[in-house]
Amino acid sequence: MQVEEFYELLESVDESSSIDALKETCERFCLLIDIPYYLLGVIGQTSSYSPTIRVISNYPEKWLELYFKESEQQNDPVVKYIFEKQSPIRWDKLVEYQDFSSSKGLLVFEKAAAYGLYNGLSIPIRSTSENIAVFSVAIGERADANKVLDNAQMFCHTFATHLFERYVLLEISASDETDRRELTKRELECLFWACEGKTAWEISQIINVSERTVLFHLGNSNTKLGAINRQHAVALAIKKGIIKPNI
Amino acid sequence: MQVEEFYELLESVDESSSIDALKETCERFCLLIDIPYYLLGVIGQTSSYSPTIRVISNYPEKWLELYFKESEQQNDPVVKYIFEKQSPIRWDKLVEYQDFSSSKGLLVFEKAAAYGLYNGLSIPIRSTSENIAVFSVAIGERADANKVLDNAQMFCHTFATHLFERYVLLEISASDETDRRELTKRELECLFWACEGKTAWEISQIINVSERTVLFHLGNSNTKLGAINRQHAVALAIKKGIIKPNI
DNA sequence: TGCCTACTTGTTACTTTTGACAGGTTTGAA
DNA sequence: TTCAAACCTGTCAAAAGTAACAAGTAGGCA
Repeated sequence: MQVEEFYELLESVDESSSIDALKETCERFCLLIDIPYYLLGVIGQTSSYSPTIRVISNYPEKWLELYFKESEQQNDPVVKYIFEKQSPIRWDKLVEYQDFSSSKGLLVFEKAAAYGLYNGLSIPIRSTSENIAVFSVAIGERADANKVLDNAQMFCHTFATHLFERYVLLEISASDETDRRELTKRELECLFWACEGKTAWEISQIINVSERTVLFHLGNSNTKLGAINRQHAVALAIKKGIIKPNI
Repeated sequence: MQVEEFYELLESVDESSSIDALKETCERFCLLIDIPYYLLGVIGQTSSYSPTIRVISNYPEKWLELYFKESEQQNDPVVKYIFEKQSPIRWDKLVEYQDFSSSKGLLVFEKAAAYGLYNGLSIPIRSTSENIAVFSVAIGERADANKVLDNAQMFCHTFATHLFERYVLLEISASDETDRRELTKRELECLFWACEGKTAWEISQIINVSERTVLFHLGNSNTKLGAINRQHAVALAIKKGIIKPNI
């Protein structure tokens, strides 16, 4: 692929104004790298207990159906990988990386291969939002499969982050933001210290107000974040990237 | 650059057994992409209040000294960017991306340019560990600077994640892990639900033990994580990526 | 000037967490 | 089988957080 073509494509991603437009750009990308299948999976972990999974992809419908019906994500080595690492990985290398002694991981790959997803690349994507994501491309059985994947890897990596950022942006603008109020400066300040384990009284000493005021701000933070108590608010704030290190 | 050369380099990163070896590999990488300067900055945010910053780089010593002495990181547009985005960015484009109306951001770039860092690329790196990082490469003033940077971008992106992963690994093995005990299954379970905002009593109902037992496990979690209370433990657990969504 | 938002502070009653006391059971590896 | 780690449970007192009551101040904007 020409570098110029690629940057054009990135621009096209950055300017897509709908999910459908994004999908089309992904298809174009697939053509350029000579790999038929792509998938972007976005996991929203605002609640870790019931995370949301959104997918845009041109994987064979039947495979996706089967995959989620059988909860293959619980055995999928790719899923395990993206929660631990951040570098792109070729699927066949996951066999080395992980311990498959008693695992159903290999089986997932075998099943996928039966649907034409013989080998692939997966790229973990982490963000300051509550989302974690994976971008994968997959290819059928062919002699130069690994070579094609290797050639595509760096492009996929950068394409993936752009795609993800745009996707999240489109998702946000599509949702009704009626209930989404920003935290105020003081609320952020109190929450910051709460994340450091400070008690309300300690925070009051740090920011020089009464303890009651701190409780007031933290109470408002809870409401705005939809948290049921302080520890929940702390968890949500960090997951959403609201709390930033004080560099 | 040839793809083969690049993969060799990646392997070399993955196998480096010391920070010095890593630095050498970075130098080789710089030669290959024809860009003189690189920097990996790793921010440990176990404590958001006093994050640690570690740097490996061949930036001009004087610039680094000045940078930290003057706390330029507080104005640096790159730093702002990496806390919000995940795609690689060319420095000159940050001017468009951010609002510089009243900002000291441009000034940082001007100062850097005076030390030979005329333009560059920066890549945000996020991990499941408590670290967030940035990998930058920089180039002096030359006609084809932007072209060189654009050509290098995808390579830098993938190189950056490998470099980061290896760096963190080396750092961990270098530190004394005397006090680092793993959380047990039950401790993780209790902490998971604590992150969802559940009280000890609620957790006891969920996992079918007495409230006292939950308190016991959470107490042990606090100790192991070095947390001073529950909300601190929750914050640390999420920052360190100990809590994973239940997909 | 009037309005809105953010910020500030107080009390009281109730719930939850923490720390310090102490000890029994289960499970897996040497 | 023995040992260690993990797991489980109890009580009491002090500290901290939550909920619900109420209300004044400061600053920006129309």
